[in-house]
Formats: sequence, structure tokens, C-alpha cells
Amino acid sequence: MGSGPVFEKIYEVVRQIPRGKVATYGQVAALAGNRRWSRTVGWALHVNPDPENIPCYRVVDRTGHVSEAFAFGGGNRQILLLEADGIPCRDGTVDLSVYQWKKEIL
DNA sequence: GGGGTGACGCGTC
DNA sequence: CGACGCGCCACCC
Repeated sequence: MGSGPVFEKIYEVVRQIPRGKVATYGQVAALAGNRRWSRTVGWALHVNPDPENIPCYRVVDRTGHVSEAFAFGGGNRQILLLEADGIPCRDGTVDLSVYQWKKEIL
């Protein structure tokens, strides 16, 4: 499956986002190894090879706004999935100050 | 090796 | 608040 080692790194991170939380593209990029991969993260999710195990809908941009080019039928679809996780999406926007995932140091 | 693409981020106007 | 532009980096042809 190696679309690219970086892509897999990104998928690995997205897969770790806990239910009820969201992460930003920049955050995922940083956790994957390089914060400048934000664009690459978006692209990696765009070609998401395994949506069942990779909750790409839990990834939003830095403003908390969902993607409008979501691969399942628009951002509306993404909002539904997020709300199913217990995350209220006000006008397609998530309150990052409350729902942003913070990788805790165990 | 070169060029085009993309679900971003940030500064600036 | 919104629009625009530039930088950033990986992937495919």
C-alpha cells in the first residue's frame, strides 16, 4: 500500500483521532512528522484508500470549518458523521476550543 | 528532471 | 468579516 511513506504516516495519525474529537490538517501534519505537510494531508485524505478505518471526517481546517469537497457528497455528509460522534457543527464549523483533539502525554 | 495538482496555513489588504 | 496571493510539500505523469 505504499502510495507513499508520508501518506501512511498521515493515515496512521488520523486513525488515532479519538471519537468525539477533531484535528486540523496542520495538526495531523505535525503529528505525522512535519507541520508543513498540511496540503499533503488534505490530498492524502482525498485519496483515502480505507475510509472505514481512517476517519477523515474528523479532520477540519484551522478555523474548524469542514471540507466542502468531502468525498462522500459534500461537507454536509461530513457534518452528519461528526454529529454522530457527538460533535455539534454550527454552520459547518466545529468549536476547536472544545473539540480539538490534543494528544495527551501519558 | 520538469510540470501540474491539491480536502492547507498565514499574512495582508 | 471576506478575498487574494504566496509559500509549503508530496504524489503522479
